[in-house]
Amino acid sequence: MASRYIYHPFIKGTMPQTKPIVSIENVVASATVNQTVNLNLITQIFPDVEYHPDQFPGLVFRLRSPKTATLIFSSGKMVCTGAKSEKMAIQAVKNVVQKLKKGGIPLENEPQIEIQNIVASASLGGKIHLELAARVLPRSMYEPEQFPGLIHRMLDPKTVILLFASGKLVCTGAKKESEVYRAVGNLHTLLEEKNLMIYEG
Amino acid sequence: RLRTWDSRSQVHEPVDRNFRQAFSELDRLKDKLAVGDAVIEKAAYVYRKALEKGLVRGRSISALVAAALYAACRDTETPRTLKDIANASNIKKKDVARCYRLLIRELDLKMPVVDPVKCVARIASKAGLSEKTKRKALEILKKAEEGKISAGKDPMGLAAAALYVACVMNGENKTQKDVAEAAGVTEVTIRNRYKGLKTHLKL
DNA sequence: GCTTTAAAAAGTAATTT
DNA sequence: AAATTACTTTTTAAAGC
Repeated sequence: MASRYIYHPFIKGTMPQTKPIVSIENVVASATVNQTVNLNLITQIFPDVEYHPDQFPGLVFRLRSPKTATLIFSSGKMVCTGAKSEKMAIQAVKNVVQKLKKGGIPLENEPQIEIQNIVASASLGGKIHLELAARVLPRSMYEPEQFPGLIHRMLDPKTVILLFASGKLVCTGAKKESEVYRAVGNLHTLLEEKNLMIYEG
Repeated sequence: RLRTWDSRSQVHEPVDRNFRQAFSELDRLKDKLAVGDAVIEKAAYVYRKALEKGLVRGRSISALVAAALYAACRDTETPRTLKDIANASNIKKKDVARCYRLLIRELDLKMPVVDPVKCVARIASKAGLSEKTKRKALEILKKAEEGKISAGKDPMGLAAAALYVACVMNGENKTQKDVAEAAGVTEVTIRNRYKGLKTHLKL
């Protein structure tokens, strides 16, 4: 759990019954160095990379810090996964490009980086009545035979939230950390409004 | 009964050709799964809506028909599992499930959650359990549902565990494996659900 | 559609001890 | 029967089949 954030919804003096605890778990970023790259040359210089072109066209370049896996394509485009924050994802891509340069890979441009997806986990302070939630929440699906969580598609911010009976959840699809907090706050408010939360302890 | 749809399909549009294939597939599944006409009609209705929405484009007609049939079973509370539909249609359970979720999402369908109570009858008949045991399992299940232990759990696993507990109470010589096989779950799942029933319901 | 990468949630499952 | 490992769901980009 890299970046931990405690949500404070009591802006107008209304104390909520619980404060969601949110953790950013994974950030996916795409990048490009705007030039082609010789993947076979990278394989020679960095023996630990994974490259199986018959299986997947991307080369896997792993960093120990920040602990990430970056897919590098011959087009010069990349995908970085595993970072715990937007900042770490951006730093990871810069570190990869720097290592390639120091290893002798001729790269002239700085990478252009875009955050594509953020996955976060959170805990609302109480249990959830999933069966009832499945009936009253719009754009939600609850199929316990297929998956134990309720799948809710939020329109604003456009995210998908997997909600569990324990009150824990997974939020995915956000492109900014702020959207994660807004999504979790929205759902928490909605669940309380519709009396779908069960506060015991 | 499918003849009315067939005659409608006489007009040679690409859509009708798709319909004919879907309907013949449905007719074939009807016998294999022994479901009633009402279920087939609902499945056909769902499939037509999917076709109108263009959900079949680039997808297997058979997989979508299977998913529509599963949706119809769920909607009519007809006890057929995803595995039943997958076996009858020769389509991977994972693919039927994926198409089913697509139908729910895109057609805004609201399905009732599978009731473990309805699973009891199927498991009991397959395992050859007595009426007394079945009734006891139902009692156990009702207490479990009241105790909110069911959320997120596989209804089949819950029903199987309740039946196993009922067997022990009634002295019926059935092993966890017997009940597990009849329910299509593993013994480990029955054991895990049993733990929950034991602690939360003080059985 | 699929392939690969990361990550969490909770359940089910297949192996191993 | 406990432990481990592994798979189910969701998201997202990349290039190619």
